[in-house]
Amino acid sequence: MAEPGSTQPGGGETLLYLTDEQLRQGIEAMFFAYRGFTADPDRILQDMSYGRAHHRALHFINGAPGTTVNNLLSILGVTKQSLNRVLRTLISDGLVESRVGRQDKRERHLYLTEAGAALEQQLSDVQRARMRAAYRQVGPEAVSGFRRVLEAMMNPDMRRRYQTLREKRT
Amino acid sequence: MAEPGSTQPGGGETLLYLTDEQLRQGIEAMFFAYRGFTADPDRILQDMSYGRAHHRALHFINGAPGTTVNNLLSILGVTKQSLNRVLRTLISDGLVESRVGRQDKRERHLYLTEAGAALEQQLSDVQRARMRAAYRQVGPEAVSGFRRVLEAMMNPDMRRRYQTLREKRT
DNA sequence: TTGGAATGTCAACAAGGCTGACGTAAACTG
DNA sequence: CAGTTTACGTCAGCCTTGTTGACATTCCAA
Repeated sequence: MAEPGSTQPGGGETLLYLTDEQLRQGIEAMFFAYRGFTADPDRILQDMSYGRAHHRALHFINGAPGTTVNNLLSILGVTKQSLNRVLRTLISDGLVESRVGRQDKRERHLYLTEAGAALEQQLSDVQRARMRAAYRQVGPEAVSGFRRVLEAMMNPDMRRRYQTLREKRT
Repeated sequence: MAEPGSTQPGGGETLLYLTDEQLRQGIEAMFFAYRGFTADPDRILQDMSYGRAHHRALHFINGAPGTTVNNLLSILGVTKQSLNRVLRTLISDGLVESRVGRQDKRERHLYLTEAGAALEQQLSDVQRARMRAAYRQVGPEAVSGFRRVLEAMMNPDMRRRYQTLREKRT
């Protein structure tokens, strides 16, 4: 009952890494690693009645200052109502500033305030620290493979967004 | 204001992969990739009023038949109330069977029924299909790097659990 | 000027986390 | 044997973060 394309042990000589068992291990690794990945920021956020959703908003506003709500919406992949709830608290808490667009006044451009940038930095620091430790431990070759697998695993539209974000910053 | 240990561009000759920008890209890649990673099973689960929590329970019961509630609890890292809600629906829907322990009658050992195994297979199939496509696209070297970074990113206790699960199956 | 796009807001709801409290049965321990 | 601990289940209530649907406003563009 294995799905089409599945590879059983002994199926191919150089394809042992495509075994169902290997894939299963990869799935579990993603599950456990993502928990580690979010653990440190989550701990900080908990102390200030914010959640992961706030972190994500801060992260992407920081990376693309002046982004519009709609743009952020499509990056985060949530509904505007869901995002709006998060933005509302961030704005009223003085972490995010929302400026009416100059050309198109319907749009709101989002910026981090000093306080917002400070929190983003704090969250980013602990998350990067874990990432850096992992990267350093395994070396550049492994990191390159890591990045390539992740990219191949994204939905095509998300991969395009991801690549666009990267290019804008370099 | 960079945290201790951060690496700026030009800081070290062979350490360019530890740049804050590189780490930031890794963080975003994890975010986007995890969305892709869960997208296919989520779509199936939606049609049957189940969620990701049910998938996780099915996955780990399938991988370790006869596991106890406590063991599952510590793997999933949730509270017993949270897990119990999920298990209750899976049991009453006839996807999971709970048997009282033979040695220790306080324990409940969990097994997938035929129906449960069928659903697990269906969910696993689509998730592995994406994984396999990604793996095949990048090759075994990259996959090895991927796995090593993920493992290095886990919390130590989760890494131990992950390795134990692997060993039990091989 | 009218249609549609971008935004915001209200209401209601669900999944899936959490804490705290309580009960029961079984096992362990002094 | 008595008392404590362990494993599990459950009730109640709360939070975050996601969802839909409906509706108002503003304003660009045809």
